Amino acid sequence: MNTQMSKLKYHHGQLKEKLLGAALDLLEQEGIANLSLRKLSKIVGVSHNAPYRHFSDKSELLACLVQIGFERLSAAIDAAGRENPDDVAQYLLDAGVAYIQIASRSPVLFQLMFGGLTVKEAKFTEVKAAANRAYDKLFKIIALGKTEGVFKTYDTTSMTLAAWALVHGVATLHNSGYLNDRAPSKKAPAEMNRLLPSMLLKGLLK
Amino acid sequence: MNTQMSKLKYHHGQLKEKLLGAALDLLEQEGIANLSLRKLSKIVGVSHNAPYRHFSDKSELLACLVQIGFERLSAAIDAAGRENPDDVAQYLLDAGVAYIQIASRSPVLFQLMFGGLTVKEAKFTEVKAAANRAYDKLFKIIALGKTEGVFKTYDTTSMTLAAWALVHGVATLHNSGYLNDRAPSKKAPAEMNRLLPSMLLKGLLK
DNA sequence: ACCTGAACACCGTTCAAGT
DNA sequence: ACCTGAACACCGTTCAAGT
Repeated sequence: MNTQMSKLKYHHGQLKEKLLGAALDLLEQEGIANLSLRKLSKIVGVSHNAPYRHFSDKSELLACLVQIGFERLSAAIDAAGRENPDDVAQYLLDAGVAYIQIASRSPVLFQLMFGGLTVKEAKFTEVKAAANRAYDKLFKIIALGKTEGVFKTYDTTSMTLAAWALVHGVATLHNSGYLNDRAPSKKAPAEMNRLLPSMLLKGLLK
Repeated sequence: MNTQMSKLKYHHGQLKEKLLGAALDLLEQEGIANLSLRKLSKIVGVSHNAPYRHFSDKSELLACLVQIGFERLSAAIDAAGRENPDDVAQYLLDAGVAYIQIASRSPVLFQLMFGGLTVKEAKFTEVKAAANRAYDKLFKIIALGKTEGVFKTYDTTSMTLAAWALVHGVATLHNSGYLNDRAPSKKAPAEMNRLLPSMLLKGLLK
């Protein structure tokens, strides 16, 4: 009659993006165990089989989510760099707090990112590259602090891994509820997010 | 005829323990996504429905596994205490290394322990108590180091959480492969397990 | 008490068939 | 090219029925 779309739309062209968006939502709402391709298909309004046109596998869709997660992480660390551009120690702390915040904003995605997802070969290199880009941002902050003479002269990789491990641990304990249970009542969890990394920082500073 | 067991054994009485043991094995072999009650039942040799006599739910079986994991963690920290009984700083490092080793011995179980498993109310308090017992062991080491005048006088809970977070992070990065990829080639991963915690330790020592 | 088979609603995945 | 329904082997869970 008028401009209404045909009832049978065989090509809507945005299926992949729509599926990933719906997956990011459903993941946080229902947990990783209850994320199914069939539910996603229903939400997006296609048959339960349509996703296989864009993902070889459920695990490939999950790998795409993980990649998105690492890209968000990189962006968050970049944003943190603008807060205290002249103080490299504060810069490292800001990046750590940003890491923890990203993790608690999407806890299930964060879990998926480090959950031993056995990604297939093709996607694996892509996902690992995204993870490496986030790692490199931390690495560069440490390297900067060393050339400025603010940080100790330990092996940069080891220092970066220690910093990563600490904020990762804080994020995980935060998300699994063990930190909130334990945090001294007067200190808000947000305060712990900066205090705990600062304890490691003391060991890294000259 | 002779002493052979009856073909229909309705009461074999060890079903719960057998299921948990088989679950611990299957979990590491096939990953968390492929652990099913039906497979466990087949392995143990009962009908797919028998587990419901001992577990209200699949999630209750998983909660039992998590509890076992925390008990192993406590035992490992205890064992670490016997290595350097007179040096509290080494004691803390030994406990940290033990934590990382336990995690890498049963990576999937470790993941399950911190994987946001939504445990039902009844089991929840039991699981949390087991987690608290492991936490308390770390707490006591920190407290000891403070009374001995070896550690700084920060809030003990915060120091304990920082130590927990760091070793937890190292364990997770280890298990997800990000640490092994990054570790300086000359340093064995086992060396990183002690080096990284020692960097935090520097920030905690007086 | 403990175990069983049948049944239900849900999965992931494949495939021949439609436009 | 893109989408569909039917079909398969697997799940968790429930329930009436067996000893």
